[in-house]
Amino acid sequence: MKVVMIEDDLELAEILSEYLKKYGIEVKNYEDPFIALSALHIEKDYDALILDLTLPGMDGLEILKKLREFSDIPVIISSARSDLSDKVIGLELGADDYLPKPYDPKELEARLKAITRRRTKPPKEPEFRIYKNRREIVYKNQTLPLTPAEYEVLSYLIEHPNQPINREELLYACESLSESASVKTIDVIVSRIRHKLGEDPKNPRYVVSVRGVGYKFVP
Amino acid sequence: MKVVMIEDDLELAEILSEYLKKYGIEVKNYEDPFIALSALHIEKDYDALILDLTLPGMDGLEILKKLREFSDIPVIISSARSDLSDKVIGLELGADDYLPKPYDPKELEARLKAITRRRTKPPKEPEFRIYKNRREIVYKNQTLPLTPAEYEVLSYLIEHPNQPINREELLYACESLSESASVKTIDVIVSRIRHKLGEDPKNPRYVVSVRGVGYKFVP
DNA sequence: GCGAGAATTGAATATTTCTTGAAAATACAA
DNA sequence: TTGTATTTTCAAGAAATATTCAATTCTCGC
Repeated sequence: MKVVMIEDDLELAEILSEYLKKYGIEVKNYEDPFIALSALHIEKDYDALILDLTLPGMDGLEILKKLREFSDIPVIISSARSDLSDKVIGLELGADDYLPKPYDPKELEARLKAITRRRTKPPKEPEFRIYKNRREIVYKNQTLPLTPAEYEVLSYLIEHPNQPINREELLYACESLSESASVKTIDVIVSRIRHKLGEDPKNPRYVVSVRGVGYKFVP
Repeated sequence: MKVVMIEDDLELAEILSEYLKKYGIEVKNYEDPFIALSALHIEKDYDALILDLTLPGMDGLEILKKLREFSDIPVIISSARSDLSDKVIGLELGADDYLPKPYDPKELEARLKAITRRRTKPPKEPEFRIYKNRREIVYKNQTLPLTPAEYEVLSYLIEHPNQPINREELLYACESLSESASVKTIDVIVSRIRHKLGEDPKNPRYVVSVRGVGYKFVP
């Protein structure tokens, strides 16, 4: 993790940097907030900003306002001023957290992790989601435009992950398919599902064929 | 904005609820954390959880751990315990913020907004509005000239958004339709509703047919 | 009972989806 | 490699479903 700090107390900056470094957090401190802003303009891969409000001769809240014009980076305000109004204004201007000085580096570390957690690791969502009541399957946050038979075949496969299902079983399981239909119907339907998933037919990722048996879904 | 609170001090809960209500934040408090958890299981549209750590006879951190097994909802811990270790553990378990008691409701409000800002999208007001007492549906600020059956069918669909409703269910749900009528009646009524909505029948925007099932309303 | 508006039905049309056979591509074993 | 079995894809016909029209029946207030 890489974070920017704007802190004019160089001694404090040093202490914090040292501490955070131990936990794998790399800190780049800027004494001058405007240099920091221009750095943030260029380097976009910082994970958070730690902003001191009590900067000499200028207001940290102004910095925050300017920053928010171009960046959405998470901000933790760190300040010796603990007026309620500062807190409120800071959070309203788009800060994500407020840490009154003095504080234990341990707490800063915990808050940094809490704040960046949401962005670094998108909530563990399965790639496929079946909404039975809607009769929809969502893949990569997009509803797939499936016909009834396609929906039923894919649902059945997803609900039996990693298990090769033979064509007869699929035929039997799907209402939209007449049991008297030939098993080749399944092949065609699977082909169309793959097409809609954007799969590479030579090397499908999700709906793979098991030679001599049928098809299986690999999550 | 809707938030859940787990707080056993009912007096405090009341004060906070009253305050937040003034700013358009609706609070549902649960004294019992396990009831709260099961409520969160079912209702997914809460925007945040305010969690008291000092619950009688149980540890708030345990609750948080359980919650995180199934939900990604933003959590603000509110606690009279201000040990650093509690803070750190709380944030590590997946809380988004930590607010030591006592605090000003104003600060809670600000933090709530800061936390939910990233996730909430600008709420767009619904295009359709049902006035049950007048038996009217307003669409784009215009009252639709609907017959009783049309009104009932469209209402039913709107009240079950995104869910395909089959024709029998619609027939059964609508008073103005005799249950013994043929399901084709529904098709005709839907056709007329679409016409009155100015829909393109080949590609309807709101009342779409789900082949093999029935019709659904997409907001 | 009359009449206007509304629901119902059947039929014609349009559309989508399933099914199938055949051809092309691929995998596998000898 | 060659030959065979299996899978994939294509294209076209068949079947199912949806839409609309027009005609008929029903309902309710007058």
